[in-house]
Amino acid sequence: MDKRTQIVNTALALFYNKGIHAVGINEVIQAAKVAKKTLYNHFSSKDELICACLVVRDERFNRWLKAQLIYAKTPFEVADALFNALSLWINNQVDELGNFNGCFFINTAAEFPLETDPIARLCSKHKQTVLKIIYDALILTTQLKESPAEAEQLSKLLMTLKEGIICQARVSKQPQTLLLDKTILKKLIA
Amino acid sequence: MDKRTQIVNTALALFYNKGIHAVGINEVIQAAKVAKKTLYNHFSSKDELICACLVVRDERFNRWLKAQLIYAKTPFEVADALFNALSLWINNQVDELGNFNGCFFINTAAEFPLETDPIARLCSKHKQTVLKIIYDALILTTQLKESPAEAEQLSKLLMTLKEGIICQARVSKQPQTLLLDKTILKKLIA
DNA sequence: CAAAAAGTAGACCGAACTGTCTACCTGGCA
DNA sequence: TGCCAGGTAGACAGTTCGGTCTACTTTTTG
Repeated sequence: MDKRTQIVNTALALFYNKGIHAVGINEVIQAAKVAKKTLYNHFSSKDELICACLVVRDERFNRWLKAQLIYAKTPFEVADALFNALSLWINNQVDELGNFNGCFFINTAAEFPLETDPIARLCSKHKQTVLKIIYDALILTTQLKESPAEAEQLSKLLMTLKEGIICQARVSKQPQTLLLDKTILKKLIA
Repeated sequence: MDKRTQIVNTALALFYNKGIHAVGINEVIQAAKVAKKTLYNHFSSKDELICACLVVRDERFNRWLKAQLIYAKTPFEVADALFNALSLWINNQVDELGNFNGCFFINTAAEFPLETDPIARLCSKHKQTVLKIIYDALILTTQLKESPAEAEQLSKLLMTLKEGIICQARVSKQPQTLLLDKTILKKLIA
């Protein structure tokens, strides 16, 4: 495997599970079985490595999420697919996303509060992208094809629910069943 | 003012705005205008100071939230009051909560991922307390007085929406108008 | 094959961190 | 008046951090 991706994958797993400030460069190179110089050959600083991790996570998460929503034919199915996907993720049944530890971008943003920081910017950008993915899934349904305003409103709502579910699952770690009752979903959408 | 509360207030403001790992003890004592020995007279370690901050923030936030919900007579009014309160907070119109920077407990939990850590425990406990505050407000309404199951379901939903709103407001910092349309609220509750 | 590029191991530097300690000061109270 | 708990200022120790550098080895490539 390419050394660079080897480093990024290792660092991403460590950062995601332990938090970024809690993981030093030395721990990364030890876990990645790589010399320190190799790391600094590929990344000029820890911050740059963090950004690379964010980019990789962003791509991976988006690909996964799109795949979960692609077969939904109605707004209700979009919502249903979304929350089923979240449930799988939270209960550690999605290999490609690793052991659930909340949203990597929310966690990271909490560690880098300065808005102008490139790291914080990537976190913010990720959220916009996810919102667009949900919006796109909704706008592809026959019901909302001609209702961008409605699709926008609903995508925002789903996004808010998603964030809330993830945050709660993160803080109270017990592997929980789906937080959202389907009767509620039906009220919202049907 | 009592030196201890002076230290905690200063530390809380710094931790909340900049993140905990990003703020050193030296910065705290300088901002609090206090000698290092004084700090370590009152707190045996930084972790203990962090816990004290979490406790104070917990009390302060709960008191504020309860006051916001106390006049609501119907479930809809509870929800409405909750989201109005959040809107005020996010737009920095609530002095006692400081400059909005998301949920201090979510942020802090992100910096201390180990579940067994007393710090993480306090974060988790805070979320349970807030959920109970919302539940209590709902159960006091005439509509839900005799429906604990319904009150529980609705409180969870409101909690999820609240967390989602806060997280989104945190990550994309632009001071935003209320994310939740009242028509949606009515669908959910009426 | 030979040169260049990339990787390894780890010593090392300066900075920053938490936490301790000394030496001195101050203000309230017996 | 004299005592003393609690405050101040800051040097200091010990650790850890990010990042650089040297010396050597491996891999790739013209």
